[in-house]
Amino acid sequence: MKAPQILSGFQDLLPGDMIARNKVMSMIRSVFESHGFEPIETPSLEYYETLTGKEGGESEMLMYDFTDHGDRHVGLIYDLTVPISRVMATYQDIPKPFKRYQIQRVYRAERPQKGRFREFYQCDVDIFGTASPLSDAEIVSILSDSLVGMGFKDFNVLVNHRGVMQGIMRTCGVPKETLKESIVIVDKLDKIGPDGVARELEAKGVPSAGKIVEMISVQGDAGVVIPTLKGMLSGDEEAVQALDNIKQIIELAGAMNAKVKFDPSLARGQSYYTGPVFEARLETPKIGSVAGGGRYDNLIGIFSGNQVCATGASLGIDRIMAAMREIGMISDTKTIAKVQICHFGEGSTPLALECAKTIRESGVPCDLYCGDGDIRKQIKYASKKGVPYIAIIGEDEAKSSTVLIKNMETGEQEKVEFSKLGEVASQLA
RNA sequence: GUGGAUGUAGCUCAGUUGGUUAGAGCGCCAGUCUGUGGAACUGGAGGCCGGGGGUUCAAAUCCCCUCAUCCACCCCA
Repeated sequence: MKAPQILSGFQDLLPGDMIARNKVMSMIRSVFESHGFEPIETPSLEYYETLTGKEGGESEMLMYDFTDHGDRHVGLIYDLTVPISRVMATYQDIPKPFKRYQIQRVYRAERPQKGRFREFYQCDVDIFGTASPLSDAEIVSILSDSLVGMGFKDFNVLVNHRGVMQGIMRTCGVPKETLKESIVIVDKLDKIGPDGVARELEAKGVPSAGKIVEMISVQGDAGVVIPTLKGMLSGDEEAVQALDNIKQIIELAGAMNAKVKFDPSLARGQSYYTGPVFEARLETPKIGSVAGGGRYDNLIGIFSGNQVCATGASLGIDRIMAAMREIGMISDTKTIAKVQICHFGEGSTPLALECAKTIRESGVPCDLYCGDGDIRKQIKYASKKGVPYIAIIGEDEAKSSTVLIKNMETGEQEKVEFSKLGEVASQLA
């Protein structure tokens, strides 16, 4: 019998994977909720027309779509932004600003590659219904807090503004036709360096590539960098306003203790961003971008016709987990159980059941061995699963109302009176 | 969508210039050890050598096609 193969780009999450993932997700959740964001969930399947929205084009390429048994043309969600737009159009009485987070699987029919799947979790956090810089600052702050909450220390939340990027392009005389590609190139600054950017820009025939590189390479404290750029872009009203906006966001986020930094080279690919854009980058380990977002004031309204301002970000759970694994922030625990009860011999079952109950009541996850195997087999099983402690209950223990607690790592074992089991068990958690 | 690579056991891979019944390690199952795991030993299951076509007396091996997977680009989480 040949084992059926798994679809490319999809993955099995075995206990070890799920335990780590659940841990990361619950940390993220608790940060989000501590900031007052509400959880929501929406269907994985939507009408195809809903998902293509009014823009169509690009989204069709990466979407899984098919006809269901009722002959409806449906598609799997490929992000959480389109569904939330539908929700905002449907439930217009939701009090605004509306702060919600949503962690769900989404699907993209793209070619998979390292760290990128066709089915993956997306974790979105957004604020709807306000254009206040405070809302942008709150998103920046929550990205920062989330990473801190997960235990990262060396990272930055980078902030830029589309107005700044466009101002730079305008000032340098980049024509409209090459604007989009130029921005994509500029965004690669940290990957290919200033020379690389200049080279690629020149290859595209972009004028004054050197000047662009000079402007986007400005680094340092926002208090210095922003005035510098303001000087360079003084002729561009929109860019100057954008810089003021960034200044406010950075100050507000900074006041909330966010690790925030202005980076004029940050672009973010999504064309729907209308204002500030964000990106969280890990420096240690050097994984790069683990979250991205920005303000998108024109997207949410596509289903209702009313403009609904929005700002938010999306965390890449898989990349975050990869990073945590790399620097040993996640232990590779393969089991939830802290104790496994091994029982055998005459009259041991009733005591085993009592023990399981007691240990569970003391709040410790306890696995009662439920196969038939001798003591050796049961211990082997515990060992293989990586359960840290076992409780041995045989004939002798049953007679004397005791339990043998064994530490699987050290091999030490201790005889415990059943009456004291609860107390001892709670130490094992 | 573009470019590159690879398909042999559940997994990682050997398999010589084409030559009999295709191998190893790990894993899996069973057994030895009869109240103590990670070990050892013994035995066992498991492969149309990705699929199709061609060359040849003879193909896992050479040629063509196809499918699948992986990596990079594009784009993004």
